Amino acid sequence: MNKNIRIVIIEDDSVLRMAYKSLLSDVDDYSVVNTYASFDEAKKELINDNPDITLLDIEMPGTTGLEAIPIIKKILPQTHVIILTVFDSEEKVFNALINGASGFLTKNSSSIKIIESIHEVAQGGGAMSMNIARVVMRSFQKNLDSPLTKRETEILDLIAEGQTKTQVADQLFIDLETVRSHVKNIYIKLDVNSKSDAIKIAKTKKFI
Amino acid sequence: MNKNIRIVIIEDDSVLRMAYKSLLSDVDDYSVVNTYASFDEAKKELINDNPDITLLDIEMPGTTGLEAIPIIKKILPQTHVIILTVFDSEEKVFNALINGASGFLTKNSSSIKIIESIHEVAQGGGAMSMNIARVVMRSFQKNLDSPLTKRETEILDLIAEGQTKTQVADQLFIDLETVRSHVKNIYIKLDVNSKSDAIKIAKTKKFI
DNA sequence: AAGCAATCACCCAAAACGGGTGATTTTAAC
DNA sequence: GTTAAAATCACCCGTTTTGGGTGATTGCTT
Repeated sequence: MNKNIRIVIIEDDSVLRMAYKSLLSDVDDYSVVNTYASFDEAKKELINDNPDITLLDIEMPGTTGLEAIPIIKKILPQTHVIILTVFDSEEKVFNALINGASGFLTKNSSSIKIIESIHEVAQGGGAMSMNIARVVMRSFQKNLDSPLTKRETEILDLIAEGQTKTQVADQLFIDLETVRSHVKNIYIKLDVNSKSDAIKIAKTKKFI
Repeated sequence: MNKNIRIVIIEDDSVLRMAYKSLLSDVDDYSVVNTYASFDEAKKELINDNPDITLLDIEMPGTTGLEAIPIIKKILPQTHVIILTVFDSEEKVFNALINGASGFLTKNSSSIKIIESIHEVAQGGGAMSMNIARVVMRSFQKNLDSPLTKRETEILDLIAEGQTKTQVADQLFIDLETVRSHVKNIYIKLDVNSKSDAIKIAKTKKFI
């Protein structure tokens, strides 16, 4: 029985905290080195705990899980953070991912899923429950009923990357006047009259 | 034994095609209504097949899986496409997601994982193998060693969204001159002298 | 034959941009 | 409690970009 994956659990709900602990302690190569009810409590101890995996509740008193991620990654760059959450709002998911979470599980995940996910993450993989995967994938999907033509979409894409019309023209090997002409049509179709509005509308409607 | 999830398999490798077919046909509520060696072959038949799930190989002769996704979604908007692939380059993953794939499995996925994923996707979820999840998550993670300060990052973020300095100033309730000052510092730190270069560098280095 | 997409042209005034140089205040770290 | 870094604002300059109007040509698709 070799325990080589060191796990820390930070979860304010004591029932859940204990449940996770007993679940994971029973796995052969898992070792729950410590559990905490808040990040503020865990903060100073984490360096000694030196976890490979940190299970982190996103809703907590004091420092929230979201705020805690970058701090944890700062003091323990090699640890993998797995977020536990009840809800899965798009904003929270992306903030967690941006801050450096390696996994994202909703609390309705089965015991098996949790154990599996820790293995995957410890091996350098990513873990997402199906709810989260759905949110992430949806965020990528473009609207297939865009009013913009292929060329217009291409041009708006480049503009959304911060390029000027002149740069777009150079990159596409067309005249500046042509780009201007396309942009005018884009503005009419999207009913806007500026770059930023066009980008905003096109992004919210998933045209780009 | 009620077969209610209709599945179509499009995969040019006949061995794999048959393997998937027999694997999935044995599942109680799955019904493999047809299999094809290429999308061009499948194209006209898909309307009659009316699959709930389409398993699609990404590397195929003729129309590639990537090109096929939007066409499939066009003629069968309600079908869920699950991509099968050997490799998992970031570009392919994102193109598939953008085009409307609901799932993404590498071919080393276990039989159980495949069966599970189809269930999840059929229920409206998303499915990703751990390799893919890792790629997706990595793409989100920002560089924690950015030379930019919090405010500078915030401002560059807004500029990258297409806003002008004036709009940024209004939004952050600070003076235009302050924004200009920050932007100047950003340009120095990133060693650039234009919006588009700053955005480009900051994005490739994951500062924003 | 008609319509749409993509291409280029010229006019105009307003807005935004990039660079320089400098100052003050607030915040954070040692 | 000092000191450094971050955030704030100010005014100079000339150049580039932007948005709007109006119109034309070519090619593809239906």
